[in-house]
Amino acid sequence: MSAVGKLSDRPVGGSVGRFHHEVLASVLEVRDGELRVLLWRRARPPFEGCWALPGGPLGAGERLGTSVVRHLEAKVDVTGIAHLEQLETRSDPDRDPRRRTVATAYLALVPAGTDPLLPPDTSWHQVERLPPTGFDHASIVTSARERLRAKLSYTNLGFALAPPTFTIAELRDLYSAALGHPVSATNLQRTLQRRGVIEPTEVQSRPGAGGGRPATLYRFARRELLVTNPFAAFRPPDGAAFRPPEGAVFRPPEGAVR
Amino acid sequence: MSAVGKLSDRPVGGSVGRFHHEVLASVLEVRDGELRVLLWRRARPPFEGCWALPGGPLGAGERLGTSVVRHLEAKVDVTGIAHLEQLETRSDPDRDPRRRTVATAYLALVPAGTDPLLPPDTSWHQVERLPPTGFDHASIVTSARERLRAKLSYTNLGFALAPPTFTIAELRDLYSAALGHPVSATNLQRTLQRRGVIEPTEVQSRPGAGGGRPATLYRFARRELLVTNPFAAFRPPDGAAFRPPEGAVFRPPEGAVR
DNA sequence: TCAGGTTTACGCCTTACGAGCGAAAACTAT
DNA sequence: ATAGTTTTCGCTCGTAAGGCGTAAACCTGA
Repeated sequence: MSAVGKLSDRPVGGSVGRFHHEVLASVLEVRDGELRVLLWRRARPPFEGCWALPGGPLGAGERLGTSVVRHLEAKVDVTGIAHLEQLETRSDPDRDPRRRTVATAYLALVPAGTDPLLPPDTSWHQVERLPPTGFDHASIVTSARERLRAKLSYTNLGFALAPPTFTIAELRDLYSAALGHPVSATNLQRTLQRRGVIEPTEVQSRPGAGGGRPATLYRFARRELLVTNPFAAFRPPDGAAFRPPEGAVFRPPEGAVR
Repeated sequence: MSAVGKLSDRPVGGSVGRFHHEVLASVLEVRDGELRVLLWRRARPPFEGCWALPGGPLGAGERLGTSVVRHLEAKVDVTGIAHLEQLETRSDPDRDPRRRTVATAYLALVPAGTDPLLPPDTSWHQVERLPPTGFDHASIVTSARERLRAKLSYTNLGFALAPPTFTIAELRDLYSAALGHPVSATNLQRTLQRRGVIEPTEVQSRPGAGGGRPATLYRFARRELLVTNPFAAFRPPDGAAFRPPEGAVFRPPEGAVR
């Protein structure tokens, strides 16, 4: 057993430090049948010419969530962000060669079909085939992608990737792109509909050129994160749905979302 | 706090700040049939007499995960921690009345039955009935509890709450305490065993006073976090198991765990 | 030694879900 | 009309989840 010492508010090892703190965002969207992330090209060293995640320093009296939204405003129309959640905080002392910087990464999701105006140095890139990136941003994108994929399977998070209404075929393409493997439209529809995640509307889609039966338009029943747990062994007896962890989900501070 | 270094990435809004950064840990353990959290009693203002989470300032050249382990060493035998994962980072400017402090919270799990020596000002408290707490620590404990409950249902995280071997009845009591509601031993056993999360050993438990059929002792097949996803609609065609998000899971830096 | 109490293990049955397939429906274009 | 396309949905099957009751295995005390 290790030594159990006395405690105090004073630091035990290392000086009382103060740290540069920045926020970063992995903005993900399904475009052209691929899951893509918003990156900007660095014009100056370090990592000149490499691509990086949008973000910037935390403001003096600012909260992290507010800071992400503020920094994203320079890159993208933030009202298009349907979901924003804190991912993780990176603290490797060498992650920024200039100076020690702690970074808190966020996952932001934009519905497919949104095509915001971008600054000239900014563009979308496949998450599976990233260009050369700086810092630890590539691994942050990987984190974001994995978080998205995991949550797609046990939450209703698809609402943040989908437009307000959509056909089942469109939804299949969305999930297929986000998950990175083919999915069955039949199973997807039944699973999501049975869980009450999606519901049909009264409207039908118009067939595209070449015809075909017009598809029913669906929508997500709720546009906020809900965990759909089907296992009675872990479910409360009253059958109440699980709620996502409190602080994990970002609540837009100034009504920016939707 | 004079600015150091070159001014490559100029801040858009607010000054280039540096922030006090601390780590906090919600150490959870099932004791006496209740999910409990390790708290220490503050002897000085602010929140004098209130209870607080263990933790402390981030060291100058230190990573967050390493820092948590270091600070916990003052409170508890860290080799008893079976799972440690980053929860979230809190940044409310008013969360510490003394000065602006950013805090990164961790979730730490200790197997039931572990009874480490504690400093005199430190003790375990029911997460459902917290004593008066300082700062935003109560809501951090809530976050930790919700994260644990959610992950118990779709991962094998129970390994971090359970002793090396256990009977099904003991496991039921563990899950029941952690989830906060009764669970069925029959369903729990079948579900976990079919998923390959737990497996029987050759050994039998000895019946307690009063008799009863001796129970088979079980163990967790893997003692690292795995996501068990049963939904084929979201599963890759090859049936590969999901991996947890990369950065979300803490890897012990100095072989402290296990 | 036996009866009664206690706890675990497990088989049986029902229901729900996952999965695949193919036919029918509903449209377009020729 | 006819051919081609796309969506929808019903049918069927296998497996997982869920609930219940009983047998098995142990204890204690008479």
